[in-house]
Amino acid sequence: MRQRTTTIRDVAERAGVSVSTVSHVLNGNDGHVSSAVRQRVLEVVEDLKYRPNAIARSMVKRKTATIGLVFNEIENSLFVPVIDGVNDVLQPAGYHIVLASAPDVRSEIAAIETLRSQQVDGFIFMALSARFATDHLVRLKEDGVPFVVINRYVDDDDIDQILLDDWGAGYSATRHLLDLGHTQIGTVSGPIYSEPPRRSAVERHRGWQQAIEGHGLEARPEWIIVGDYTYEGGYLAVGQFLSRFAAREQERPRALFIASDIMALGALKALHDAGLRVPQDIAVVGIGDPPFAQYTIPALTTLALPMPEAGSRAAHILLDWLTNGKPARAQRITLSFAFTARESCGARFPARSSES
Amino acid sequence: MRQRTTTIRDVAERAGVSVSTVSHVLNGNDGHVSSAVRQRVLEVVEDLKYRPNAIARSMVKRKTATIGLVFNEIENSLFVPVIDGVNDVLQPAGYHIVLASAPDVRSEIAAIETLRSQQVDGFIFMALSARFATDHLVRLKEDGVPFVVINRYVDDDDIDQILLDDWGAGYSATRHLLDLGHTQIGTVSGPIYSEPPRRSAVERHRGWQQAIEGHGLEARPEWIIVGDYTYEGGYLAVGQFLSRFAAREQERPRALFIASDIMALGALKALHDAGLRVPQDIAVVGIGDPPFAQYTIPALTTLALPMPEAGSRAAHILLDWLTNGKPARAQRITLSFAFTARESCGARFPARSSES
DNA sequence: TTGAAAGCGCTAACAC
DNA sequence: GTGTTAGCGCTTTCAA
Repeated sequence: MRQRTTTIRDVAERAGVSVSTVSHVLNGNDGHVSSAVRQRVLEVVEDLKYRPNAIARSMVKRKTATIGLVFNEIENSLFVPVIDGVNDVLQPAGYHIVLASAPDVRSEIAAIETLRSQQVDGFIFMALSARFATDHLVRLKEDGVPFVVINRYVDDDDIDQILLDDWGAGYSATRHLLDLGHTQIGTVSGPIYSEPPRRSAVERHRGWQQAIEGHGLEARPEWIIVGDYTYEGGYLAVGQFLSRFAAREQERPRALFIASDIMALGALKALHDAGLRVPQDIAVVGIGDPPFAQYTIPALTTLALPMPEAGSRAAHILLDWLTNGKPARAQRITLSFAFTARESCGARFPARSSES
Repeated sequence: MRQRTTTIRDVAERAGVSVSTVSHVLNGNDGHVSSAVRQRVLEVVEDLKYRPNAIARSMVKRKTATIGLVFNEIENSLFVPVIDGVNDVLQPAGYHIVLASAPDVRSEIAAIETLRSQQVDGFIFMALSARFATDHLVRLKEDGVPFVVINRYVDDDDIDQILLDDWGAGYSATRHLLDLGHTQIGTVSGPIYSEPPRRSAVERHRGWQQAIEGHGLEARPEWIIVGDYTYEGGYLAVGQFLSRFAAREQERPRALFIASDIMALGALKALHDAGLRVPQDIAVVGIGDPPFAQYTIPALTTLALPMPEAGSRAAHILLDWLTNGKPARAQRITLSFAFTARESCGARFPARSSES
């Protein structure tokens, strides 16, 4: 990168052939190259440590073999498994990943601009916090740019989308509690009233509500604390529940659906600090299943976010598009969350009453 | 990216000027461009939605304004704060980041090759698990390629290195326990015997040992369990301690220096399952300070890894190199860990004996 | 089977 | 001030 780089011309001269011949052997078009020449060229390439300039190649092929990965919360380590999944399929196919973090729509648009000028072959957009503003993505589609979107819910079914079944996760989590015999099921939701709204939060919350109502119970407003997906939010929510029901402990929720495991960890801590036993005094179920979920006290019953799969599915769709052209119709794939029972919900509630 | 792209030539024609004039206004060399023409050009650029081809520009400028970020454990979310730190300084400077994960030396070499052929302007290598094999990095330096290394300990002081004071972290953690009055301090180390060795593990362990010996005590082998930096490793280590000292509980460590908070969380769980109270029965101090450390039960006393700073320091050095040329001498910066006392070590040990 | 030459889209002398 | 032009390093017809 420093001193004068050796070019295909140098190789050609040294090997006593033309540049086009070198190009042919390097690109495997050696159908029409005698193996003697081929041999010679390869030797020289080795000798000179020749490294083809991919930029120059991209210039003429008008492809860069790189895709842009745009996400809006680099602090959220949830995106790590996504990258991982994307990487697993794109790397073997010879693609590179350029990362761009774009915390808001403005910077997302800017990121798209620069990545396009960088000639990336396609995009994957992934939202941890889904927003509804996506006009620029529709325009991007209209420009014919290949891309797929993870967790973004764009209102255009000509755009490939990997979606997460947040509603189902909230519903299943709550059903589990219901099936265990619980009837007083509170919830610490995500930021359901934020602007722009967080779809995951709204959907998980609806899941809770509908499971309860579908069971013939009432989803009481006093059973709801609105959280913010942070550890602290989870911690504080418990405090709010406690003071809200301080005067009538009997009516306090005996089970909690907490919309994220981050908050659930905070809640577990608060419950412990308050001297409440989980699951005996209060059961807890979360969503997310980060690596630590198995080692909380008690271990969290939860539903795992399908992030690696989201990444690899998106990458597959994009790769297909890039290699075989745009498919006739876009896909809209909804991934569901895998339930794992651990300790935080305990067994049947009220505890063993029916068995004893 | 799809249809025939509009080029600088199109803009020039439409504006009735030459390409070089367009180039000048686009690159801010408008010292010698009349503002009337400038205006006109800008309008046309707008009209045509002209997007300069950065590849073509890179081609002639022989710079790409992108740097390669190579790390070897994409699963380890520790690298997130590093990216964040790097991003914070490189993004504003107009640089892009290309990610490459390289789990072993072979793939690291391959990644370097492709990134070089992609003409990245420089590299940052970051190791979560430091290895000692780095010959290829020395060669890279000899090729004049700008790069800086995080947590890699390359034996060449002409290479810029951001290092972490693992020894100091182990030492400080143990000192804290000692200062609290503990004399039976066990440790769950990282993989100190792995091949290749994990420097962080070895150093943190030495820190433990030297703190103890420096205090006039003996670093007894039976106080050591070798872990592996996993949650499960931490969980299992506690079981091993318990059975090792089953017959003589008095001699069992009353405090534990655990070389990573991941393991510490596992250990806390195991301790809880075994009915041992932390910190009353056994104190725990870890290293890492991930976001959850504040919400473990009990909250972890630990030392924070300086990852964001490592990232931004590395980026600054690289940026300086890229803009002002290689500095006369390389830097070797050692970052220390910030101590945070929380609940897992409790107060003076033996508990309040001297005060009562 | 091999080579010559025309670009890919842009920048930067250099000329006018 | 503005335009002409020679490449940057490579691929790819097309001819030989």
